[in-house]
Amino acid sequence: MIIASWNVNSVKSRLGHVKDWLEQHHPDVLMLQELKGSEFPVAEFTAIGYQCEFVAQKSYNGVAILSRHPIEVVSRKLAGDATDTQARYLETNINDLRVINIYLPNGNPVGTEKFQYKLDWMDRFKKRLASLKKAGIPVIIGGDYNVIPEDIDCFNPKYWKNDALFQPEPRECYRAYLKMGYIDAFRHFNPEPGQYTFWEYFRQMFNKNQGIRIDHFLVSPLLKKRMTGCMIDKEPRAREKPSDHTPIILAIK
DNA sequence: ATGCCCTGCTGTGCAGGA
Repeated sequence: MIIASWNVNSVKSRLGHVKDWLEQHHPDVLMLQELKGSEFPVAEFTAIGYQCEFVAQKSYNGVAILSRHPIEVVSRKLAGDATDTQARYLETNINDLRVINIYLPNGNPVGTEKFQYKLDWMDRFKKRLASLKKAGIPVIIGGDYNVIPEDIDCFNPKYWKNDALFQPEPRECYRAYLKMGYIDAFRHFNPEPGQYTFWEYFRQMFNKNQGIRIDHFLVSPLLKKRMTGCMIDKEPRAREKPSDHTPIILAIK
């Protein structure tokens, strides 16, 4: 089973890219983040064999799961704050797996209520992970985590030192997820530095491979032996009018 | 030290992204 995740930076602007990629790779599941708008082009995807579930809002955020297998929605929001209306979470069952798509808050600038929202969101998510672990549910969480886990996950730590993605608190919280037993699938298979999922649009960052690794798959320890690979596909980032992120792909047997 | 570039919105410059 092939499961992919891609922050598309507007599904409307990237519709052609996404359809091309689906027809090229035929993944079983594709998680999308940053839909950026209330509308979602369901018919465009059902026409090429993908069922859709999505959570959207005006202008910002938004997550969707496309699947060749039936999708059963478990939750459209992250528990723990009834006042949180941002479209960042979609939890589903697909085949025998709990499949969760997250768009974790960016948190910039540091020291504002946005940064606090990120920390609160990460804490709420930690509680969800603990609950799933306790229930013995095999789970795959893909998405844009907006966290640079280690120094080797960016081209230059000094460049990122004041950014919310690189602060000690979110990084520590991400490591707490790992300490609970969840596996960073990409790092599990690929120990080398210099492998990224995001490059800023400006200053020729992609051409110089000056990026960061912030799109991740966390996988239940229950599924460790079923993982057969995890890779980043840089090809879509090299195209005309790309998203600033590129897909990450997980294989599970 | 800052902006670079890109997107949505009913905008005509913002806010937000990372």
